Amino acid sequence: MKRKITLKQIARELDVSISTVSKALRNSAEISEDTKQKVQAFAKLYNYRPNNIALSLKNRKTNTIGIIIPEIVHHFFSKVIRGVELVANNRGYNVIIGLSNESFSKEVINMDMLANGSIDGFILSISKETLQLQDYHHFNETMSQGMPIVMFDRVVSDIKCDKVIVDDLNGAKNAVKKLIENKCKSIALITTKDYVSVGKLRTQGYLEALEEHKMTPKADLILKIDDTLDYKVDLEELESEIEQLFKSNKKIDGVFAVNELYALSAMKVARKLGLDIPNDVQVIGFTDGVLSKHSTPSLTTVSQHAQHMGEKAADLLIDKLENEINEDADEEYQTVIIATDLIERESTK
Amino acid sequence: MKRKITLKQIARELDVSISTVSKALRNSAEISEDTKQKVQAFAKLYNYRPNNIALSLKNRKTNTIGIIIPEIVHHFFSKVIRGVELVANNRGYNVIIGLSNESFSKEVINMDMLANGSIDGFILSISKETLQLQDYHHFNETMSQGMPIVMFDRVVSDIKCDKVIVDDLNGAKNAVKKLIENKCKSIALITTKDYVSVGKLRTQGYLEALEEHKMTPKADLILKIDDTLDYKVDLEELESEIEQLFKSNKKIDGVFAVNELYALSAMKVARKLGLDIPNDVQVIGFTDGVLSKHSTPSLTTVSQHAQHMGEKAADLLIDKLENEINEDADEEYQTVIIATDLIERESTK
DNA sequence: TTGTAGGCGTTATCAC
DNA sequence: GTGATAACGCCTACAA
Repeated sequence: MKRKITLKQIARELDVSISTVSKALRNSAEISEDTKQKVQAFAKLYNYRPNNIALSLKNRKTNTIGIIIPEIVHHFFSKVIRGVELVANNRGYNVIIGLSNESFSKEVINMDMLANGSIDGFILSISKETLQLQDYHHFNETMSQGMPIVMFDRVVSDIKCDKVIVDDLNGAKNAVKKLIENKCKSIALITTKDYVSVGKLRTQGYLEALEEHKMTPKADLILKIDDTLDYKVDLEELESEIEQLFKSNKKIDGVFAVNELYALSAMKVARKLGLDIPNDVQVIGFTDGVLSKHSTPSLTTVSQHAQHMGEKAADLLIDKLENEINEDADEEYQTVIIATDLIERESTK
Repeated sequence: MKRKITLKQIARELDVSISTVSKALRNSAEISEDTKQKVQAFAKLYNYRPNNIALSLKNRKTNTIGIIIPEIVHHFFSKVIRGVELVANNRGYNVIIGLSNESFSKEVINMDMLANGSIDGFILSISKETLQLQDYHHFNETMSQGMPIVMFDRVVSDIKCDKVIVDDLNGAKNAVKKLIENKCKSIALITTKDYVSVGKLRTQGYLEALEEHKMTPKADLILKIDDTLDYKVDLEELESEIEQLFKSNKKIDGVFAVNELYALSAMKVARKLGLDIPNDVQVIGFTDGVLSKHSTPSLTTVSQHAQHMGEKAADLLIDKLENEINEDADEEYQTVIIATDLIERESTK
């Protein structure tokens, strides 16, 4: 077992100084061709690579991005990671992940762990618990120590940092408009409680779409699911709530659900009640997961371009990292809004 | 913007030496209560945290695990990551990810990047291209530099390292046995080309199950899909191949597919051909993804316990890292086999 | 009880 | 053209 070779070892072997070796390897003009050749050959032979950790210490720059997400077993988040990773690698950065598991304390601990020198900046999406508690001190502290943060998807306006968000409002609005255009008269909304910002915005989109078409929102057409900390939704419970919705409102001919699972459950319940999709009820979901694509009937859905969000977030962060020259010069933060697309499949006409 | 505080700064502020501060913070008996109090209070006030990078350099230990997977937008792999992360964090490690994207060169580059001091060891699953090329030099080189590797799921016997694998053979065997017990007489297999080790083993399980029940495998019941480097399978192509299978073999009453997507496609094609599931054809898939659970009918499948694999892999790796005391003493490697479970749902009787 | 010095691996500056 | 030295932040053996 040969340990990784260092400059010091090369220097000893070739009987030159460490700094000569260092310079030779960086092809410095100061060093004679002869020495350079010798050193470079030797380095190649032993497959020398500078130690990242030493470089990080010296440069006070790790070239590593920390990404904190609530959950990784989730298409949206894993696609975002893929986007981040893609851009990061292209620009010479590594990605280190932390999972908050939707928990406030895990989010804090994880950020703490990484903030102590392991990374140069964060890309993150806020956990549900944090959103509920509205305790954002860890974000502000991190930033006040000069570590930039880019938030995506689940963000809050209180925090001043770069953000990448989905155009939830218009995504939802367009989806509901589509249902209206398709002659739906009684459109149900299946959404989450309001503290999840995206749920709130999608709900708003639903309301605005109705309004624009002079339709009056009816409270009994709106179902708000409480999936608080419990990201593993209880399917039975969910379906029974949806069943209540359908039963207490027999005229429902359209459903807009703020995520894939709610939409699928709605389809399942509808079928169970003898309704045909899309002839009796048309359904649209939100998110670009696998379920939508492979369900029967396949689900019309609002695509969020998750990977693109990740790419954009990574670019924003790295731009900021590499422009630290002008330090706290222009403290201007951007919010990039990613447009959605409606992907039409079999669940709508 | 206040930069992170260091020992040096604390020392200067309190007018003591750096080592005094260091010792005081570690509650050394050498230091007077007085000084300790003073230092600790100051450190707390300024929220001092030792710099990870400096520690890594000093200890030649990063407390970071590198994980290289072919693809992150994939339930199996993201569950594995979740398992790794869980154990790693509990044991004081961070996780850094690299995506090979099923490409040999990206696998090599990513490992290279991380191996230069960024991490203490690897957990990885081999990319398809690497498996095809059978070029494993990068694994061996990494290990010969004293960096341990734990492989999971996609492994090769040529490489000597710890491994965590699914009991693919018996998983498949039990699935096919189930079909046989359920009176299927003509069981089709939808699998991948043989260079993917797991595909090969699952195929073998299928054959052994038939054999044990004195059923003769028929070549025209076996469909081998070529999903080479193209992890985004062409659905149309896939379905048309499966349709051929069904058409050229009208007696098929059972299907065992080596993954979720093949199974779902088989169900879709069967339905299209007017066959009822599970009455005319029973279907079993492999993997514990979301598709199986939410498809209609829901899919009976072989669960691999991906998260558990991740946990096990992390434990193996960290055990090895923390037992480096006896260095290359006992060069014994373990292969942990994770048993599968058959999750019965609606696609079988 | 406190401080000094050396080293982890690298690079930059400056002296020879 | 080459090498010694300092520094990044931390820890620790040893000296005072």
